[in-house]
Amino acid sequence: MARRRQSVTIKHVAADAGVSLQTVSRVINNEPNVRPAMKERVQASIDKLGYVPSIAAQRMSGSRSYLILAINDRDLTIADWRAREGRDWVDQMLLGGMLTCAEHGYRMLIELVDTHSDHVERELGAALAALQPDGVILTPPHSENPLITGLLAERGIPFARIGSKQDGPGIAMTMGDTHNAQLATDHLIELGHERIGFIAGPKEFSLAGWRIEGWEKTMADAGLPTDGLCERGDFGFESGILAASNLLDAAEPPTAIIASSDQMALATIEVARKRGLDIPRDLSLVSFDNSPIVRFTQPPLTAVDQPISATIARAVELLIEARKKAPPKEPVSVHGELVVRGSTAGPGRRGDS
Amino acid sequence: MARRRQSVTIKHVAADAGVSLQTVSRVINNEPNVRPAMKERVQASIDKLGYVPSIAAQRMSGSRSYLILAINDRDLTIADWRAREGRDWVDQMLLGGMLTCAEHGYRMLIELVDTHSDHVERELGAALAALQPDGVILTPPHSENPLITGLLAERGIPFARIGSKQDGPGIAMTMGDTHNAQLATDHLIELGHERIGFIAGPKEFSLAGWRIEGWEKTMADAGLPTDGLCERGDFGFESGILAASNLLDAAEPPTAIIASSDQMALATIEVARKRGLDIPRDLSLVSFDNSPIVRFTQPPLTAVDQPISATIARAVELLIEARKKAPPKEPVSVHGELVVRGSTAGPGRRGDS
DNA sequence: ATGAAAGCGCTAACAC
DNA sequence: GTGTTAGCGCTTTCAT
Repeated sequence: MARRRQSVTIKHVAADAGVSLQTVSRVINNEPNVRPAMKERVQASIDKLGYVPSIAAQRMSGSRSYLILAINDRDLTIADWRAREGRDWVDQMLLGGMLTCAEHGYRMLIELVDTHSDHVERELGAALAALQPDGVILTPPHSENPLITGLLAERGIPFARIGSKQDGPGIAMTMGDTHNAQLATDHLIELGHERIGFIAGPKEFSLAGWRIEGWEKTMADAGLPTDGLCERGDFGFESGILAASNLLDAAEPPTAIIASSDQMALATIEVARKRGLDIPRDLSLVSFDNSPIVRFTQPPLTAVDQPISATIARAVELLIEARKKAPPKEPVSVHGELVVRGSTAGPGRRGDS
Repeated sequence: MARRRQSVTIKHVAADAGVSLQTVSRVINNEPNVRPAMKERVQASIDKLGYVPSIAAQRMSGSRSYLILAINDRDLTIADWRAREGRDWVDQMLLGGMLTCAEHGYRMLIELVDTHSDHVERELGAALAALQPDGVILTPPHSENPLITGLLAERGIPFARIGSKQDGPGIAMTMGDTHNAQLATDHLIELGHERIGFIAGPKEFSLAGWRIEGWEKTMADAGLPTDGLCERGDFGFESGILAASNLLDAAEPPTAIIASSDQMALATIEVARKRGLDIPRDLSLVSFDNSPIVRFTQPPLTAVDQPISATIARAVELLIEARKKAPPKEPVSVHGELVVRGSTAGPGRRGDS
């Protein structure tokens, strides 16, 4: 294998334009102190030769690596991929992240890290040392892992914490969970529901709590009860079966349920079906995530669309900006939307779809 | 922002172990000519200091970049991500690619390239110059684009062509399309079907033709007819409607249909439903891809599982090996499997599920 | 506003 | 077997 060198380097451009390396470098990096005429001449050579800087060399000389690293939980991610149940969290991350990176000449790279292991620091440290990314995006459940955030802070690498409002280093970002839960609750209230149950996520996820808050607040504002109408699940199907059963077994069961994940919504459909409850006639249902499967259920689910793509896109922008200006200290929130489909209707109504 | 340098470099290790840089380098790269005792001592220092080589520096000094670049079609990929219809092609690529890369200390990076544009070469050339990957994975429809394969060959970068059997530079790889189509056809023949229709993909995709071959051969071997039983689609839903309609409008319509994509299978379900044909009683249906949605249809579809993950994993291995030994000249094939679900049964039978 | 020199962390080539 | 030297392509000082 021929030793592969850069085919056209900054030297070639400098020679072609008849200037020093430094001037070419200045043009590439859009730095000041280059006369327009000069800049144009250099740019012409760059275009002519098809020159593209080597990010390895740029990184070596102490500047940027043009790499943004997104850290996902290894086990959860691999489980999703293997299960092939249509969870497109990673795809949405790529959609927002890759395209935004590309706009700025960056690339996004995904790294799987095992949160539970005791060598998180070694794993992450190795990735940081090897790649030297200019920014890191942490997704739950990594976002609030102090071993991880501490390491990043210590190394001075800008990072975003998706799904975290905590104080501390890094940019806290949320997908508007409280707001999104309000949207769902409002929708049901407007349809005439008064007893609205909520299937929450596990305590380990901060965002699970924020969603409860949104629901509770909206219910309280409307003068509606929430007592005994909230059950916890773990986002998975089985836990949804239990939670939905508990809610529907109550003396005064809800006429509508908001589930904090698509899997728990699927479970609720199953529980309703077993009890002969028609959705949406006897029970309205709203789910969170809006992953692909919700359109293939009977009926298709009204769902909160978590703005994964938009949030990651924003994270990338903030991380790239972090080189120049201080990142926001307050949590950054990107709101989701409610997508209305056939699983919600007024109490006792058939639904329109 | 503090200028970020490598925290612990090869120098620190060399100093700690009391040896030269070169010896450390030899240990890192598992090269010969290092006495076991020496190697152990150096390794101890590496572990102690938590040293991890910088891939930028490794790349700079003319060795590997430890990067594998997977090239996907920009428009198709973004369309899939935005549509959120559960196509998990990219996820399966990541599953096979990232994990295999990780095993060898490599990373996989996805790059979206626009095939149709006239600046493919510039786009790809820029990515190659910037990242200098050690290997490239081409997916359809890039795999047989001579502009792309030519550029890669010219630069001497090892690459794999997924979904291509053509001669020429690079490693040709298939996902066993012919074999997979035979599996599907055999399954239907065993159930007792004699008129088996085939909805093929577009001519631009070589693999569409291979699938037809598999079906035709199996039918011929069984002494069954294929005349008038093959329609072309473009893998999309609308084309599937047309193709399925044509097949079912025939004087002697098939009792079973094999669709070359999940979307075309979905379309076939729709056409059957409109004509009051029950699946699988009146019509058996097999689809290709086995993407997540096929489990959510009524009934769930018997489908050919295209071994995306395994194929990409194999590609990564071959590319990494390419540094040392010559890659295979013959096409490499990874076979898929048939996943039997509720959409296939004997002619006139209800099916067991 | 431009150029020259030094060095980033690592490995190939050669010396010993 | 091990150490030394040079240099990869680029950006950072620092001069001019």
